[in-house]
Amino acid sequence: MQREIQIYNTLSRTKERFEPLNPPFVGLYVCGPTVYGDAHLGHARPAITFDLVFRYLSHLGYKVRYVRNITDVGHLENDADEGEDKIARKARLEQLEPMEVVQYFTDRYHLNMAQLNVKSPSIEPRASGHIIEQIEMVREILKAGMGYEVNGSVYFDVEAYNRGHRYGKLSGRVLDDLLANTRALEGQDEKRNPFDFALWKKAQPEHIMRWPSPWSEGFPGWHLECSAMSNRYLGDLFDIHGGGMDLLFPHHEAEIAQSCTVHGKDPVKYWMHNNMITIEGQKMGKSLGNFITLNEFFNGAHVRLEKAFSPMTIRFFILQAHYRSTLDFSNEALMAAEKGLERLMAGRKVLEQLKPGSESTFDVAGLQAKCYAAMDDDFNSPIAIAHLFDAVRIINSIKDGKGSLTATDLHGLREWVESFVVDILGLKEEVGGSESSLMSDVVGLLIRLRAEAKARKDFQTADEIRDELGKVGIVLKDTRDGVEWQISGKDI
RNA sequence: GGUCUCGUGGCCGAGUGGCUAGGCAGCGGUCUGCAAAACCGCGUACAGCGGUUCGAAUCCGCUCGAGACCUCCA
Repeated sequence: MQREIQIYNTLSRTKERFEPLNPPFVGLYVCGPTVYGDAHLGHARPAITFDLVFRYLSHLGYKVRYVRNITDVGHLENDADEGEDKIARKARLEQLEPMEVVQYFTDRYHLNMAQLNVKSPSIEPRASGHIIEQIEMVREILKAGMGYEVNGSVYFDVEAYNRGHRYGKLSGRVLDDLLANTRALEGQDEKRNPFDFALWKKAQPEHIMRWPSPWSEGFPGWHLECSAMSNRYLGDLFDIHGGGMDLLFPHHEAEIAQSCTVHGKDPVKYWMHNNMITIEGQKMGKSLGNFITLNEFFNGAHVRLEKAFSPMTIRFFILQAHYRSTLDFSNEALMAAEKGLERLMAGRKVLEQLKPGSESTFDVAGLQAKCYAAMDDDFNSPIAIAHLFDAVRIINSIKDGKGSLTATDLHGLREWVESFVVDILGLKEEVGGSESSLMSDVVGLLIRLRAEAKARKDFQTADEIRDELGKVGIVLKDTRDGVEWQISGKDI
């Protein structure tokens, strides 16, 4: 916890030294998914990015309260049926109660996150469970003169707010520019200005998700839930707020305006934004229809996929790029990640078996220090991974007898590699499990048969055993120390 | 149109004034009955043009190209 961490703060557009408000406690809020469809690769990015932040800060000894919401109050579609939101629409199409849709996709989201080895947040609040808090905020905003009611709906008065604050400070926007450039959309005649946003919307007759309020039967504006829930669980001012770059404006800008109005101060010290995942250079997104769901990656059932990719491959692929860079999807890139991950995990296993030597021919401590330094520098996982690959090379060299480590260094190396691979990067073995001992016995038998064949120079049989095993995904390797085997396919 | 970001070797992807990124693929070698794995070695990459500098992929300007946000979006 004595380390100096640098975090890139969107608010200042620079890296800043991380100083928690109340060490050792850290408050972390991240915008979660709207549960009206299966999570796609884009959803995996913030989940894994902030899982890494959560894990690293925890590893260093911080007591992190990580809040990631579930948006289960659908916001309005901009074009489709007036007064209908995404969740309600899905519910109508499938003849379900909206909360059935929410439950179904929430469960599937949780399953995907578990597959990706993303830790559960400390608190996972739902927007629908915090309607009272949101109504209370609307009341406060009206009282402060920053909102106005029209026909049962309440809007935030951006112009009024901007007189005492700077609306646009996070996204770098200037209100006059917004005024000149915002497109005029249909059905927004209730607003005084096009950039005003809804705090409370009166429900149309056909709108099934609705709650009573002082203004109308309706539902809260989308931006309000994060303000209400982050405040409830993390207070008026907390350390880190995360989310995708596409939420920067207007969502996070609106959050600041709402919280500032009600609590009199900026709600967040460090704003972190992960970049987008692209496909052929274009953002992967629902509205563009070019997304691939996580389930499709895991089973290979999508025309753009040449094969299935395991959850750990996806996780590793994302961690191999810095979170503030765009990351371009391609089969080739995924396959490279798969092979790289295999190499890293294999190295970790070899490490378990290494024997200490009388002297150290590698600088383990130095490498470890560089690895930590990489993470301290705005969570630079790709650099940390590069150093881990250096460690893998050292490990394999020692196994080949081309160097050695003292017992102390070997112990240090094991501790470091385990912490990084397992605790911080959150990578885990994907094969094996309960059948593994049975599998060992069977493969062991075949290995013995093959050894006998080789002993009588029957290489045809020996090769046949190895090739046939290879076909079902079991790879045999004749090493100096005997035969090793592993399951190569991730498609099983 | 406004605001902003990016353009790195066959692919992905770090870095950022002088010092090896890394992974995958490829080539050569060691080892091996063969193969695989592993290890060793190899590629004179920083969109283009100009400028600043002793020195730039890294700073500045221009040009070209790509993308994000401005509307729901991770």
